[in-house]
Amino acid sequence: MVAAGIELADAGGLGAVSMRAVAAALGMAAGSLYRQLSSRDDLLALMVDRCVGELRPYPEGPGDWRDGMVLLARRQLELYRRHPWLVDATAHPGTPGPNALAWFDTCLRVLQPVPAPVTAKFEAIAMATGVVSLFARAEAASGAVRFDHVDPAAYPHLAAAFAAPPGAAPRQDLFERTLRGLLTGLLTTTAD
Amino acid sequence: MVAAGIELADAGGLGAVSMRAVAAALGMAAGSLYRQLSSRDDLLALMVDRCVGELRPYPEGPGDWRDGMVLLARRQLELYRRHPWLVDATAHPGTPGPNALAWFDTCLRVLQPVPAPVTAKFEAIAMATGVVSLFARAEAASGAVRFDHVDPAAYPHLAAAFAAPPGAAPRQDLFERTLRGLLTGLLTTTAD
DNA sequence: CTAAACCGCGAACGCTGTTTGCAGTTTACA
DNA sequence: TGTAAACTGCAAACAGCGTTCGCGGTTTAG
Repeated sequence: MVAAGIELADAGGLGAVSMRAVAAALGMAAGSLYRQLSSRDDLLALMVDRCVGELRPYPEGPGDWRDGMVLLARRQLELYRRHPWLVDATAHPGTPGPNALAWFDTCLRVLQPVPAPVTAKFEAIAMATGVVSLFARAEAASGAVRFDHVDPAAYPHLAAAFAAPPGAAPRQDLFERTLRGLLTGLLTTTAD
Repeated sequence: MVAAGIELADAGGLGAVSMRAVAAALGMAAGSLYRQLSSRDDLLALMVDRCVGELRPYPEGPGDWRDGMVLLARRQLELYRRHPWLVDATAHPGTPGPNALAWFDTCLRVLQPVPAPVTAKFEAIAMATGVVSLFARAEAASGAVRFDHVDPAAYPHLAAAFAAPPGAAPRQDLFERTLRGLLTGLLTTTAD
């Protein structure tokens, strides 16, 4: 049931997950879904938590807590790549499901050796997942923004930027460097 | 017309901006809006760009490009606070409007003294606005996530975190520190 | 064997964005 | 000034959405 919803979402995005579509995929009527679900948001929450379950088994590397968090974030980013609709579904968070709680618990375990108050760790975890969703969004919307016929008089710097040579390719480790900088900034009293 | 839409969105979120509601606010019929608009997304784009126009006049401070970008980002965050629905409306970007182009142009002007390829500057600007929307989302969803009755056996670290004293208050300059770290990381060859 | 619980169905309700003929009014041109 | 074209807003309709409800049929428990 949630599997059918995930399949539809993977194929056509969140908008394709209508009650009637899910019911049709299962050979049922639309209203019949409400025997086991209370609402559509309920279904979406179940779909999200099942996908979050795909994060298991949680990776465990040899490095310190920074390496551990980067590893976890990498796995999360791969999940977002596999299910792009997750970025939209988790935009308005609700009560986390069991798999989300387990993920959170694992993050806290990785951060256990860090001598920081729990509120700071919560902040850091939230920011890290935010950065992950940020990169997932950026990847999904790559090339979606179109600049056509920019008026050089009205927007001189923009026009000059387009006239200039494209320059070097973007850095490859942008994700990891952003994340490391954010974590060290949030969880250490003296930077670096 | 877009003013009526913005008023509705400020009051009840993006969902309150239905064609019939906008038309009713103007004393017109729903279909009449399509004389001047091609679709609802069109209206939303116009609303977004009008709000982006509220960013004018663009602030100008005495510091270097880092201070300038932080100032611009602060202004953007204030805008998001004033119109929380902007975060959702700009989630799926389309072709930017004139005010968005002007904003972009201003960012490039601030970054002019930075010796980095234009692609890196584009990346940096995109990431900076992403961080702004991240913080806006975090502020809007503050307290929305509810942890109720966490099972200590299944999630030991989570339960321990809740049992521990809350600790110190969160850092106040989190936004600025995150942004500065991100920008210096993205636009300088040697970190720090 | 009976009674209660559950299941899925189909129709309906109110809402959404969007389209479409149809009048009424304004504008431009001869 | 007369006429034709262009524009404006209206009301109704369409397809789709999430959700509710009453009704038979099936399964389970006592």
